[in-house]
Amino acid sequence: MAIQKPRGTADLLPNQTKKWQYVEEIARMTFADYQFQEVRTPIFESYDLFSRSVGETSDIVSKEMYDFYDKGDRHVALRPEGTAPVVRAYVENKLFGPEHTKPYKVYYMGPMFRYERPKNGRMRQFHQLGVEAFGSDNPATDVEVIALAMSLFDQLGLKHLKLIINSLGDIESRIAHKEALLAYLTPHFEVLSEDSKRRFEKNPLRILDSKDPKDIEIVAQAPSILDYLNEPSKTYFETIKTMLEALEIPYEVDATMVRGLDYYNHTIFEIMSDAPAFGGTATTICAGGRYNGLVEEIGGPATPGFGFGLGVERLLMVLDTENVKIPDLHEVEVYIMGLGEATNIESLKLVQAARDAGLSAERDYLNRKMKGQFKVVDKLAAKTVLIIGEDELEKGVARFKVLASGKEVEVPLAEIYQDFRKFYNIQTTDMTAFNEFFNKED
RNA sequence: GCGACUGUGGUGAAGUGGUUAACACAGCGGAUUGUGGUUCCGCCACGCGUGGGUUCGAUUCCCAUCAGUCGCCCCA
Repeated sequence: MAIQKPRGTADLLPNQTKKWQYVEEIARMTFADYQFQEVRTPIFESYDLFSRSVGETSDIVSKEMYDFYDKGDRHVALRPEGTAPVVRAYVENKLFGPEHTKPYKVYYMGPMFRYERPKNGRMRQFHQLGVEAFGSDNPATDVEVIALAMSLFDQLGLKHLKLIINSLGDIESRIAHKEALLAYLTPHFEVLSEDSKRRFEKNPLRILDSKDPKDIEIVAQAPSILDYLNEPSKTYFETIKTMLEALEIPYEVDATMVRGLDYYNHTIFEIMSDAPAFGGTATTICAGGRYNGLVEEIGGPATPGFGFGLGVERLLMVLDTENVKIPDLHEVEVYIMGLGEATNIESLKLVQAARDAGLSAERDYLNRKMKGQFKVVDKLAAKTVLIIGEDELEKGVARFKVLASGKEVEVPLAEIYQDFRKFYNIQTTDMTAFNEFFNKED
């Protein structure tokens, strides 16, 4: 049996990479508009980086880490998410230093890994685009980053997206809420799902996020985090909402939304799509939030942070179902059709001349007959064909055909070589309007 | 990690415990000796995910394994 790709990975072939490049290009442009710069961190990191930041009890760390021991017996993990590595890089490279303007704003794009059963829209190796902003606890930073995500989707032509926000408050608020939550849940403990019984000990907040019907019933009456926000936290969240309204970005508040990572506090958000590709259920394609305290946790100075991660595979699925047109920037402008062995060298020269002139050009290499070559021309959707057979070769000419109009002219090779670009432009310019204006026939 | 289903040529997809594994599309060659996308003809799986087992004989039955899909869990 031939070797096959590891489970949960994908080969992205040209008809896919075309779309990826388009998305990445638009993302880079948008990030640049918002003054974010790119960072590239290692694909694997120390296991401890994630257990400490994402959280020992989180699902990501407790069951989804793609980790192993290397030959030096180091416990490493393929990164399951992008924020922790960026924070690590921020601390390790002392990007909090005075020479760097604050907020320090970066973006990343690249593969992430989670050891899970592969499914539609869930791979072991998947890809995220993300941004992080360090050093600002102005709510405007939260809102701008959310706006950045929304703007990115907008430029890609996506509709039907839902922005969900919530606040987890600061440490004090969280502790107060946790106490109230435990007090509320204790009498119901026996009825809780097995999963939630475990969460009760380790991370009761996650019970709010349970999908178990019994849990949902119980949780419906549970104390809401929003009722336990202290004054500063409440003010912060109110300001977020006011600012979103100022930008006319529609949102919903979902007090039961908690994110699967431990490092969040204050504002958290998700952007969901209910595109048909996900079988009717809304799926999160972008999620993020504020993580004041994380930089400190990783060993840096107390520094507020805000960021998000966006799943590229899922984004592309939405793009597909919403029929977003991806521009094809790879079209063949000139196809050199050499007929007969004798034209091999001239074809070589012509195709290179076209390329040197900045034209996208292709030719035949298999000595195919005219019919076969025209089939290729169709498949490539080439715009023009330059035909040179043995007769033309002897006369020092070629026949240039514009496929759209079917018009064909005979031209001396010398003219083509002199300025391929100019020749091409003249021959392909649409003169219809011009001719109509002067009431002329072709 | 648990449960269910699936796995035949480049693609889609029939099929049977036993001679040459349908058909369609794509591809290649030709009919039409220099102008395409039409039509016609021909060619194209010593092989039925992989490894074992049952059997006189397995692509077809059984087991394992790998991979895919779906549900649970969780998430991007």
